[in-house]
Amino acid sequence: MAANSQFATAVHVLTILAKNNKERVKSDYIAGSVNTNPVVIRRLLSSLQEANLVESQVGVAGGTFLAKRPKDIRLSEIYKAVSCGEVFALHPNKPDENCPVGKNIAAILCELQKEIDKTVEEKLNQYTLRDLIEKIEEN
Amino acid sequence: MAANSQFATAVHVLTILAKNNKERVKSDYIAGSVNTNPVVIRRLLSSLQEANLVESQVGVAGGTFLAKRPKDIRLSEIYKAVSCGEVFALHPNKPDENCPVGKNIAAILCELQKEIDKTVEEKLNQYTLRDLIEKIEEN
DNA sequence: TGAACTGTATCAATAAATGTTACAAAATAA
DNA sequence: TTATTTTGTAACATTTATTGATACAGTTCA
Repeated sequence: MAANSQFATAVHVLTILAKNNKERVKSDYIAGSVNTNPVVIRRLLSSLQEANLVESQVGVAGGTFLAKRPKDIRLSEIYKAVSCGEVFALHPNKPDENCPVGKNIAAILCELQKEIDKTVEEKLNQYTLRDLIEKIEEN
Repeated sequence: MAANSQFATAVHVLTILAKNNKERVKSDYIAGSVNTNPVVIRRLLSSLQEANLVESQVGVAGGTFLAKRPKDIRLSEIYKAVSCGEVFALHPNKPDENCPVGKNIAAILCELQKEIDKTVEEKLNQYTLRDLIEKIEEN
């Protein structure tokens, strides 16, 4: 499949919204910057709205704007809003129950998976959207 | 696509090899425990062999065994041997160069991506295969 | 009332991963 | 030396996650 790039796209979209302050931005405009279809953007905005990161207005002169200030949006919130949150996947098939290893490995891997995911989340929690915007402006 | 479960499978496979000490284990047997096709296992073993984690012998009475002791195999080595090593993907399409955000976002995201990947690797470096095996035996 | 939006359902296209088949090459044992 | 067993790998099929596209109902506002 295509690799999941929703987190990267979400950061891009939120940065655009931040730059436009409290103005309503149209999905068409955002799609132009991201270079994709407006529906893809609206779908993503839907997830971000559910996480209370953005607000949208329908109708003429509608569009989307940030629901919080960039300094109050942590990257971990963005990550949680759009990802399934798993760094590596578990086996697609159930291991053989008759094998002593197969029988017990799944639980151990699941535990490890959670620990790694938590590590990523903690790291992303150290940055806010404002931190990223400042880096962009340094260029 | 199907989610990449190679790391989880690799850990499973290496645990089986560890349990069988220095005996040669056949891909058919491993495939039984993992519940997949032997060729999938041989393909994975090929990557692990390249990373010097296992050795294989072809022919009658052939099979695979660990190239190092479990306490000398760090989970980070396994991860590097089988993954592309990216927690989240960048945009599939190139952002619009005319947009001030689109123009600069890729570099920032790439930097962030590397930092997150490094965080995961460091965490996985804290554990050895033996640590996992001990956990399994506690059950 | 008409125009310009979002929201969302549905389907098509793409791409990555796994699963399968086939067979050459190697090792061993009889 | 021949038959057997096993790895290694190429080639292709299948599955599934993601993105992209089309269509249209529902809102808002002039």
